[in-house]
Amino acid sequence: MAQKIKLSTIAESLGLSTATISLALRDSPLVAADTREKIKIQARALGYIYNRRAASLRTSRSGIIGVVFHDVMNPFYGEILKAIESELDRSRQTFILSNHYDSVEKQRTFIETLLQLGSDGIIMSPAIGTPLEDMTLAEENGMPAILVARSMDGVDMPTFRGDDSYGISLATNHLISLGHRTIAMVGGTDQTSTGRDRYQGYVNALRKAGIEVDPNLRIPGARSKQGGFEAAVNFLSLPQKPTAAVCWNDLVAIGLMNGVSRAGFVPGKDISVTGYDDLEEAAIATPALTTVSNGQAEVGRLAARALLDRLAGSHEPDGIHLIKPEMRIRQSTSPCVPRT
Amino acid sequence: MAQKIKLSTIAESLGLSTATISLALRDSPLVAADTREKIKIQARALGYIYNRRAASLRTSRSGIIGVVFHDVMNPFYGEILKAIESELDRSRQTFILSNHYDSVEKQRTFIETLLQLGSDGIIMSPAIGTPLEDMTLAEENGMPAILVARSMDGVDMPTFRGDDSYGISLATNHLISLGHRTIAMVGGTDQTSTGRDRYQGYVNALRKAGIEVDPNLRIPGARSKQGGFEAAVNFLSLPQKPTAAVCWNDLVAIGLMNGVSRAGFVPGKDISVTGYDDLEEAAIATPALTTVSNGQAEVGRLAARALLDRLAGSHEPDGIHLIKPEMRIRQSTSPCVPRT
DNA sequence: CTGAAAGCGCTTACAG
DNA sequence: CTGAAAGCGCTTACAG
Repeated sequence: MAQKIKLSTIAESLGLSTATISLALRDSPLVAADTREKIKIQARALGYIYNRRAASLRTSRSGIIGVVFHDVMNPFYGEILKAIESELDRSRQTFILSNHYDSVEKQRTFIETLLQLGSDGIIMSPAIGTPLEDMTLAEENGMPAILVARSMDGVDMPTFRGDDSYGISLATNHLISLGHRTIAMVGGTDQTSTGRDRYQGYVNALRKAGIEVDPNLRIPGARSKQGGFEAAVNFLSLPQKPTAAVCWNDLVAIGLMNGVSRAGFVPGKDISVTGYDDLEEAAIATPALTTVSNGQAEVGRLAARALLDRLAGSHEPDGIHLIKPEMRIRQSTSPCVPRT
Repeated sequence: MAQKIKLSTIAESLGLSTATISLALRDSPLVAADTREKIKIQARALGYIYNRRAASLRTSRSGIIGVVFHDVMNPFYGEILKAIESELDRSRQTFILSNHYDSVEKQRTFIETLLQLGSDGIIMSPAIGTPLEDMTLAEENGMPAILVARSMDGVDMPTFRGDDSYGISLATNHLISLGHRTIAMVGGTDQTSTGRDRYQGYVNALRKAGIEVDPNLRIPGARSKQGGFEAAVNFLSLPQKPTAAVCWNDLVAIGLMNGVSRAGFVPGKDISVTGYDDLEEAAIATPALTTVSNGQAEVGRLAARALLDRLAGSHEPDGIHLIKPEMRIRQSTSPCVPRT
């Protein structure tokens, strides 16, 4: 590699000062148009690379946004990330990603790294068990935070997520309208707001329909395809013989469908299954999955937008912004057939 | 937020110099052990946050590694990323991720951003059509590059990927040994080394077995579940009535299985299907997918290791490092049954 | 074992 | 419209 080109290199080669070069490269009207043009040409010719660290040290703006989720390999977060990515791209912000895998330490290490790098803000879906001081660590050090997908009690930072309780009631009501009465709830955990809200929504929908709620019909825990697949055994051996399952998310639903079909049942006919999230693959699962859209693209877009607006000075009101879910009826649900 | 704590704040509060503080916080033996201890306690008490930008401006090491792939939502890249992540984690390096979606411009913008941020290195799976000068842009500016998954002709940077030609021949031979003679190849593109090598491996295996190669049995293009799903129609309408499909990857295979089962065929019985990559979900697909392990974890780990070693000064030899694939036989393949 | 001073490459008042 | 100078917060020779 050749010798490092910096502002002063360009300045000397043109007989100008670094101040002028700096302003010109950032299109400042303070510099005459033709001087600006000449400078830009020279910068390109010399292969100048802007040193963001130096600039950021001076301006205390880094152009970096941190994003921390449970796990991007989960397409639910992947779809949110994609929306964030495209929103940040057009504002020429770079994002730094970390999975926390629900480890509070990994999450804190990441927040500290972001602070060290002078990150301009953070978008996070907090790990299970995150203490309040970790939530405020960012803000207290001048780094605005936005929450997505999960909310936390006692925290009033701006939060964007779906209306879980309402969404799951849509799925439950759909099954009830098909004649199902023994409906299991599969997957999810009470340790997240999402898990609690969805279970509550399911319970409420059953009650409203006058169906007795049997807590043994809840098979909690599963959050992945693998988890749903393994839950099939428990589901099929329930003495109440449920004819339908409301699943915590699409991954669990797809895993469950695979599991019950291994056992010789036909999902969508013998057993009705609903998912949650409407992932891209829900539509091409076999059978195509009846599910609830959860607005991942919307969540990501709005969260990124809110953060960028805040960085630009406008202060969006805090609090939870709920995105309205919608039912997507496909082939994995059908009128109730009693199990034999 | 309180007033910014910096080295000089700590120095003044203890009546020491910033040099001593700086050394102590980095555990230098040049500072007396008890002074070091006292300094660390004070730093924590004051809530000191290390300013990496300032340090990096001085040392020209940033602790940042760039990673650019086609798309992390593809679990193949997701699994590689996960291995890179855990390898970088233990060296306390932060990674910055970007998807290029096979857009050469998006990839170049990202490389330039990394250079501006002073990234220490880059791990990339180059976009289709990447020009040579983009490949060398990083190295010429002092940022070492490592390739994964895809190699590029005429580029002798260190590259880590599976032995595609050998791997696909394992799958093809497996089908041949089950009595299949009319075997289609579904998915992939000639625009990547992976696509070319896998098609070539399939052709070679057929030839070696004395089976005539029919170019019309190739249905190229698909690279996702959606793609495989859509390819099912073409596959089923081939006049040669293939009894088996060698798929370009697991996603295509799973999509294809969904597609053929929508059409009333039973994958794994009527139609044998092989995948490639052995993604986590291959084992829980229905039927469980026969596939070829492609060593994503190994690829990611070795690539990260190689980059870290290079940053530490040792110069790993350039050139392609091939990871040996292995056959994983499951339920999606069975002895040939002629199609009616 | 500790300190004074220079410098990494920018940007930003301030002068002119 | 352009320049001289200070300073962002570190680290690193160099002195003592």
